[in-house]
Amino acid sequence: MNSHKYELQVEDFLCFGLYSTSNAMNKIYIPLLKGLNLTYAQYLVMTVLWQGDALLVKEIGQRLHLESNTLTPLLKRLEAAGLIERRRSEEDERKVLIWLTEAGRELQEQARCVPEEVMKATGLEERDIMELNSKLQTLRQALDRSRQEG
Amino acid sequence: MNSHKYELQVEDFLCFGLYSTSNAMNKIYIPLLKGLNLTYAQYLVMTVLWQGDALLVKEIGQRLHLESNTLTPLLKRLEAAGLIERRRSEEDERKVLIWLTEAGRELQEQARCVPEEVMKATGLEERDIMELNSKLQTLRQALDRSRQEG
DNA sequence: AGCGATTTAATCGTGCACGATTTAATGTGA
DNA sequence: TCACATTAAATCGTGCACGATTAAATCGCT
Repeated sequence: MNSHKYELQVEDFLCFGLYSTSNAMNKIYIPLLKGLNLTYAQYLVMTVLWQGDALLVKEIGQRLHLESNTLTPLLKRLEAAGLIERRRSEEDERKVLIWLTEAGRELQEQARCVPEEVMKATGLEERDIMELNSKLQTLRQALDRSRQEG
Repeated sequence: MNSHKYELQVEDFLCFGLYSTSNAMNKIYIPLLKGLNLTYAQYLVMTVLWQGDALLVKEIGQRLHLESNTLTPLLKRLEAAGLIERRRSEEDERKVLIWLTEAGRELQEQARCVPEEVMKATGLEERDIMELNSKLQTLRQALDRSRQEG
């Protein structure tokens, strides 16, 4: 056993607040998305595509801050589920375009109630959510910048 | 392509702010912990143990909001690395007590500079970090409560 | 034209997180 | 006492995230 003195407690780490709250949020989504047969990451990808499809893997990655090592297998699962199509660009064979299928488009209706359920679970009002989200985005940008420099 | 109208953008989701910022934070830790041969989750477990060891798997889980399905394999890796010992309690054979080894204790010194490096990367001052962390803890509690009820 | 640099996606291996289940030890009530 | 519930940890299968690397197409420059 240590004498605690001035040791930092894990609960005081901002990283831990982020980590544990992000995990908790994920757990909120799991039952909400179960009926749609989507994981949380898949739901984020679908949300991006519902805003506008015919996107490159790289473009989805830029929106979600993910790369092909994460996205390629995830997109293959969405394709296997019949929600998207992956098609090589004909002008540039390096590029893979992601299109929604009709089923993928229809899923948007079923998913419409999800954000409200999540908002209820947070116990926060919209303006508090926006404020917190804004702080998180700023923090993420700082972390990305620091990583780019260092 | 959709006409966007009033569609929610993924960037407006609080869950996405949490998710992407938590991922970004993890990426800050990876190079900092590389020299210690620790992953981020392992570092959290070690931090808990540095505050006081001889903990049950369940007790570590309560601190980190994780369960044995995540912790057991992680603890086995820490044991294989020589940083901890796992010992069955003699009074109650269901329980497994986690002890730091001498190497595990010594690692704390090498890890001492990590929090400051992370703080620099956030670009935030201590009081802003504490304020944000406090909001996140409150949110996590709300999410946990909602999950317990629902 | 041709060759090295760049870009895009895919692949590989590791280690979480999670829900669900199992195993084994202990507790509890008729 | 002895069945049944509860508890603690482990196990199992799935799907991310990540760094690192590879493969193939295209670009750019001479």
